[in-house]
Amino acid sequence: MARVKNVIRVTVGDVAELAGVSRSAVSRTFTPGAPVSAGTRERVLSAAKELGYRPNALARSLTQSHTNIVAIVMGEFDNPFQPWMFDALTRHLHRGGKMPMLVTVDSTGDPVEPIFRALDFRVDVLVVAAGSLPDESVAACIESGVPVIMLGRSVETDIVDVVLSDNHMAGAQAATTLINSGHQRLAYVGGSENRLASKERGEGFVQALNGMDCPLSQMVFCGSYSYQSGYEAALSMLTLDKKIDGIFCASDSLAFGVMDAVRDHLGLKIPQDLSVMGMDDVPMSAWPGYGLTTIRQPVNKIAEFVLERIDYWSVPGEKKPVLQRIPTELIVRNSVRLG
Amino acid sequence: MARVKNVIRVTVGDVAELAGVSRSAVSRTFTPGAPVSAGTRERVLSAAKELGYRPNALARSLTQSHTNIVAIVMGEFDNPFQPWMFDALTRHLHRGGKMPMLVTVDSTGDPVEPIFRALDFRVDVLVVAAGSLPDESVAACIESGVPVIMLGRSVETDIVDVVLSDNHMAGAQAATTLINSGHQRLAYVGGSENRLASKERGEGFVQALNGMDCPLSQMVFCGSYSYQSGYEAALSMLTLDKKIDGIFCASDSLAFGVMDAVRDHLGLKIPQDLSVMGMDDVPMSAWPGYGLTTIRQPVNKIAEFVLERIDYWSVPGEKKPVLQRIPTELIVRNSVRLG
DNA sequence: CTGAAAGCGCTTACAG
DNA sequence: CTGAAAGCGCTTACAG
Repeated sequence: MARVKNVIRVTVGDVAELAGVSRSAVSRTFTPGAPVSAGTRERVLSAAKELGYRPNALARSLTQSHTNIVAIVMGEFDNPFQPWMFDALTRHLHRGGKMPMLVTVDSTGDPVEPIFRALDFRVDVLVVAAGSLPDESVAACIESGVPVIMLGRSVETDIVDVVLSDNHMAGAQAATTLINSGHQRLAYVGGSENRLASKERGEGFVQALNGMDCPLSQMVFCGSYSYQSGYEAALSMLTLDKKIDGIFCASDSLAFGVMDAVRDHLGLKIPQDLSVMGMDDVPMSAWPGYGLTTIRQPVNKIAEFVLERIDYWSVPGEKKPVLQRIPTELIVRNSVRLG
Repeated sequence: MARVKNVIRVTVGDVAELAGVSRSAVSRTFTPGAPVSAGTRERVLSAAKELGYRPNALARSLTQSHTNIVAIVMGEFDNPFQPWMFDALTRHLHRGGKMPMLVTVDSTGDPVEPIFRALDFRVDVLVVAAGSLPDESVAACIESGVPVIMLGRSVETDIVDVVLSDNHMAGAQAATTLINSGHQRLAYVGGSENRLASKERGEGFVQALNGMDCPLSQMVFCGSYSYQSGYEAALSMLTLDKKIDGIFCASDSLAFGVMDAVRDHLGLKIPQDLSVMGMDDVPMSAWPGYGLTTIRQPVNKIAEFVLERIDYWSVPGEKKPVLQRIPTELIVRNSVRLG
């Protein structure tokens, strides 16, 4: 047996010897679908068990066309939605027998080197949380030659999968909720102006509003989804127009910032004086301190779909990327005044 | 060149051929410290560049005693400290040239299988966020035969590294802060009673209090670090004793729960009527809505130390595990009434 | 169904 | 410093 760092590693050879079969036979019993007679299978299995054998995934990967490693490429966790999405993703990957390898791109560091380092391990797929990533990193992923599943951001090419929440639907859901409960002067607080998601959520909101004869009163893009941005946006927006009675934010963290600014600085009560809606439905939204009525991005459904696509890409043949929109859900809590 | 999934993979052989040298020579120029003449190195490098060659990390790992893969074993993200710590960890790992492979243990799923799956990839080290992990998972890590660096929880054995915040110091810092600003009736809200961290923080708090002739008035362990637990603990605790004027919580999320319960249900003002302190210093603590005075767990220092230990374990020889305590820091904001 | 052989892409002694 | 050879642990055609 191979001796590595004080640990004896059991190999196919050891198991073959103990079971009295060839190494091929051992390999086959650990390869689902490979031909092995019940007898040898049993002897191999018992030998393997006795020795504590598990196939070396590295060696196996070297001869196969896949590694079962999936890279998850992310920016910084500057928004509670990201760890939330990330958590759902890793759980689903595990369920699908994949191991997630994490690539975080630092805004200060090299935007592509970490991606290459993951590629060195021949990851099967790059799952890219593109929303929070520098353009160069996104480009590196697309050009990597490895299947890419892009989350929350559309891209110029049509060679990668794109999965997005149905942002127009989300905007419409927010608009309907606010209008149906009698709000009249509405505003939208977006994140980054040049990100599709923020734009689409705003469009969906405005279009639905227009359809109900209630033009949008104010709209501001604050560059990011952060709490801080929401805080500042609320202050400047409500100073400009004190009659606003409902705000839809493009993310929950923006909404939290808006709520705190409104309560602490403007002395308004939520939802009596002003209603606030968010988008994401991170766990914090349910905290009684916020009780945020929001539009849920169904992270589990997104993760499920990602897993489906990983499986799709893993079988050889002609491949067509897709652009998939995942329906959003209205979650009613206490931050919107009722009728 | 090897053809894999429509992607041409360049190998040492290709580079060797183009550069007109042996494959060994190519390998050596990519091995820091290996003997290569300036001439061949240069020819190899330019050939490699022309071909877009990068060594296959899988193949390389097969012949070396390490893989540069580090497993991070975690429970669920049920507390904002976890993604926060996790983020710091992965960034430092990248800086140290390591790739993090994530292992999440589901409370519903098998507590050990995911760990074995990571071990199949011959990870160099298991970094275990033990605090949030089932005992069986922790045991599996310890028995894995791979170096283990355990975070936030002590263990029975002395064969693994343990790194902990200096919880006694943290408790003392909280006590001093509260006493120096004139508080008189203090309480402690811990997480799980049988977790070292919660116990130590409480001990440090109580001992320091006693040293200042101010016995603790109430102490409750609520089983977890969650917001929800804090919320409920505050309600029951303050119903029992309305004169409490300061609470130290074993985590920020507990503190957020306490604050919201106190403000929403008990109608008390923070910090005028009641002071609240937390521990962790997650980003949310700085949000104006909470403005939590807290004891920081220095995640970057912890991550740095973890990286040091990974390097320590990576060189062969006699190895001694350590138990390291990382000093905590008082962060003053607005949730503690001043003098 | 089974085993011997070749090969995955790399590195490491071993001679020179 | 350099190259030929052997080997890391596995799997995959290929004969049987």
